Amino acid sequence: MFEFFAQYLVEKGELTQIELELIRQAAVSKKVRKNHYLLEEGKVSNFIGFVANGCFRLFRKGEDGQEYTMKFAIENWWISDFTSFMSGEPSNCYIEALENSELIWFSREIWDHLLATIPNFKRMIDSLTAKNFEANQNRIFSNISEPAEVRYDNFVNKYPTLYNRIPLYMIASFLGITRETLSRIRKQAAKK
Amino acid sequence: MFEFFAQYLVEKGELTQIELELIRQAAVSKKVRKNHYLLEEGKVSNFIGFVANGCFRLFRKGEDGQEYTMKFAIENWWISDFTSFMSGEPSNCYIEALENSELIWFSREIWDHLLATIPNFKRMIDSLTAKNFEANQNRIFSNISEPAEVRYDNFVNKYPTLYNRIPLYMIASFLGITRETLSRIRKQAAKK
DNA sequence: TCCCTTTATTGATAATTGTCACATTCCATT
DNA sequence: AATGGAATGTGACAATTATCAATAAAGGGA
Repeated sequence: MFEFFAQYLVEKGELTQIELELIRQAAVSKKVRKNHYLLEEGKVSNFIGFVANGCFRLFRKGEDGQEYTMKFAIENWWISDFTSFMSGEPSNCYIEALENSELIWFSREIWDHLLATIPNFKRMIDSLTAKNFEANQNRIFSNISEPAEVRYDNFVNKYPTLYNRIPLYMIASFLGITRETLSRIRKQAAKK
Repeated sequence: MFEFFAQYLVEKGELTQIELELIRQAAVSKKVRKNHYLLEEGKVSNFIGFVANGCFRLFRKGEDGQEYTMKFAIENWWISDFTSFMSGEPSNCYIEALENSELIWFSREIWDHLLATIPNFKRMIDSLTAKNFEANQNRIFSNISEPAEVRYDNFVNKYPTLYNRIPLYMIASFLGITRETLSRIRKQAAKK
């Protein structure tokens, strides 16, 4: 299980064997069963998880009671409510396992310690944080500038391994449209 | 001019006089005239600016050639294309002065040096970065979960000093609607 | 396999938003 | 104060999307 993560660390972060060993000792394996929650609204997101296996979604509940998907995470992605993690304030998000999943799990204390003691790890995470920021910017731009059909096309192209693994109504809420509209967009697209 | 910035640093970052002096020496004052650009698409955002005076907008051009406002910045706000700043890649954004404005301007080299040598400054910036991340999350959530009228109301409540200082069509593009729709939303709201 | 729950599709209709054309208002400059 | 350009408002209509209701399809236990 950890080996999968170790491979990621070597590829992405160019970590040495010694550094890997430090992380291995700090890491906790965690299984989350389908439909169970890793985080619920009101609780502080005191962890960061690396998805070794399975699939998660992070969502918020709107004024209308509906669930709005903020992000998905599959293998090789990191999952947490980073806002709550950074602020230490209670989260307004839920993190739900969409499949039986396995995580490499780090508490806040351990995470901070790893960042402070392993420069290569910190470099890797800083780089990911920058990418994450960029992705958020792009998503905002997409939301304000592109019609729903284009947003869906881009989603499919960007996450080819996601769109046939996740219920469509979650993708719809991620894109900011209703499931019915997504259904019709797909029907249109199929004609072409 | 710098005094305005110094006050901000003391309030937000609790910087000492010695630290202030280091920053003062590193800072460059810069004036940007109304309608002039601080950054244009294709160029690297090699700076971070603190708005001492005036107003800026950061926007991207859509496929349709339209300008979509990604953010505004007035006094006490920071302005840069952080995506390009962090990656070193050419920006896809423009930063335009909406008024005659004054900046405290830091080159990337100086910025990195300040962060590395002044822990209080780094702490302050890290905190702002976290807030910025949170704001982006909230904006995404707003875009996918709230109707235009609510988004506009929230905008007005959140940025009371902004909405009567900036052309409405820029606010419309920030919210992801056309100016005509915003005009009608405002008309509706006025009735209540 | 069958049944039940969840998910997806579809139709009809309403609400929202966009587009285009034009009128009006607001400002900055002379 | 006059003028021209930018910004905003408005009306008519089209396109998009939401809502509601019902059906169909898919998937997961017992």
